[in-house]
Amino acid sequence: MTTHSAPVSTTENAAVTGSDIRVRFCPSPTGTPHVGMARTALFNWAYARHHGGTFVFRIEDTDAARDSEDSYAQIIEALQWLELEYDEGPDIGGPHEPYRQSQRHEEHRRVAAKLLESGYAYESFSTPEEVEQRHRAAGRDLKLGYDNFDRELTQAQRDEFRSEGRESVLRLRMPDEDITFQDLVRGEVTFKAGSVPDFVIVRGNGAPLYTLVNPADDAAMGITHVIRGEDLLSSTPRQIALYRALIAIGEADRVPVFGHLPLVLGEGSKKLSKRDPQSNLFLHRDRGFVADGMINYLALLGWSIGGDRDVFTPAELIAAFDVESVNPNPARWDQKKAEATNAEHLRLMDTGDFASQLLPVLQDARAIPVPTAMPQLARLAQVAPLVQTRVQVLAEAVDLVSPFFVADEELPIAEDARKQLKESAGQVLDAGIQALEQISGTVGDPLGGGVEWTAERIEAGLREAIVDGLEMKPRLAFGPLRTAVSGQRISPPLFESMEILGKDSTMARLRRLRAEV
RNA sequence: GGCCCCGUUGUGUAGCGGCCUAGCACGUCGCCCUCUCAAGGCGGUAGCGCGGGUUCGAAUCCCGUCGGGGCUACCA
Repeated sequence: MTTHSAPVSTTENAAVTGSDIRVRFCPSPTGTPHVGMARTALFNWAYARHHGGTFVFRIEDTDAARDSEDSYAQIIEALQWLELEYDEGPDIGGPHEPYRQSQRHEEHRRVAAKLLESGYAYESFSTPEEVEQRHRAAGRDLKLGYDNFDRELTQAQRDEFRSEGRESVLRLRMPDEDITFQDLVRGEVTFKAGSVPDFVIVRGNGAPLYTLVNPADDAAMGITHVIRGEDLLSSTPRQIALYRALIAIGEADRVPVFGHLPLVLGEGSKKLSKRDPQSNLFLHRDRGFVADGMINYLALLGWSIGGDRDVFTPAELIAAFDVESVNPNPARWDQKKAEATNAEHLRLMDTGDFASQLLPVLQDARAIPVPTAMPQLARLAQVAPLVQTRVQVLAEAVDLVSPFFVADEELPIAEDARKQLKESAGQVLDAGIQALEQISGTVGDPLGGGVEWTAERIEAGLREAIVDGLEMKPRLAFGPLRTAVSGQRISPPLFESMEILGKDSTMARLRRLRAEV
């Protein structure tokens, strides 16, 4: 058996461009989708689409203890929600099937055997305790990690260990030289020789590890650009060493180009953890982020479309995106900015789209009858433009919209709204009722004589009766009416609301509150 | 500890040696508009971590320093 290190090559990753570009998104199905994960998927997708390349989706389920089918389904759901369409993947197939790592173990074992046979990998019998003991005996820092002890084991020694019933792991022999690569977002990065110990690629029980399987699958799938989080930056020299070995044994034809995206931080400066609710992609979706809004904000985490603008559509993102212009600074998740960005997209939508996005949210909140019939849908279409500029996330629309879908006698009057009613409330309501009585609630005559019950007429009538008639400030004049009609202190514009409600309903609500004050 | 990454207002960024009296957005504060709340308009607030160089000139280049972060598993 030979005992040499992987060769060095300077032309190992000749530039790949345009439609030859192949990137991948390869999450482990553990837990619920994370915003950082979504951002990684987004940048890979945008990079592929910008260059006309291929976006591969692969599942790295090599950790049976933590992986779950549930999580796998959620990742697919997340990609679908954001409309990050992939060209190859576990559920749609492709030329490099299978796309679930757990189904590729035959292949992994074959590659591992070849690595061992060729001397790039070797069997290691040391236990962590033994490594520590040797460090201690030599007066070395315990944190040094594995000491490459088993590198030079003779066949006789290996046989002896085996006869003692010891299990061996497979380790890759790290080359004894600096490893330098050009990172797409950080420029040249060098890891000094000797700073990375030989690492395990196959467990004692024969199960291959991420360290082997990730590069091996990337190689098998012809991945040209690896775009991932900065947390993986320090495993890059190991992977490059492995790629070089794979090239030498004919299992890879290139070392991919790497690009490490900045981390997404939470409040303070710690990495946004899975335990942090803000990291949960679906929590944002369920509060009423729309896909375009989420994508826009996610893209802002480390990238910008230009100096004077930060609202853009996915199509504009694709047109402008390049990993090389990603900023290496870590980015903090800013909930306010995220919601403001979402609000921009809500306002950008045409009213019909906005209404249809709103519908399921209202249904989930039971703010609209389910199933929802035509007349209610028609009413929603009328109400939608009134709330479109008033919410940042869809869920905020529930309180504004629900008064339009309850029976007059069941309209809840909020406590805070009731409390702010002044002495004059009864007087105001009386005047309002009287003024509105004058306006016809019918649709107007069929020959086109005009509708009387319009926001404009309502406003004119009420202003005359209350603002002028009672000499009250508008602010005071309309408060009680708003509370009567919406049950709340804050509502969509009053006169438009009355118009949509219709005269009967409006009058009933006014009289009902009048009776209570 | 070691290795590696990062450092522009509170947050995200623009900036690529003179266009910087540092721009934009969110936030925040104030004003206007106004039936509430928004939206919209106008204005204020606040920043190049620090110290040395290089240069006629530095936020931009170099070095050091300090600070933050990641990794350091038979997890991914």
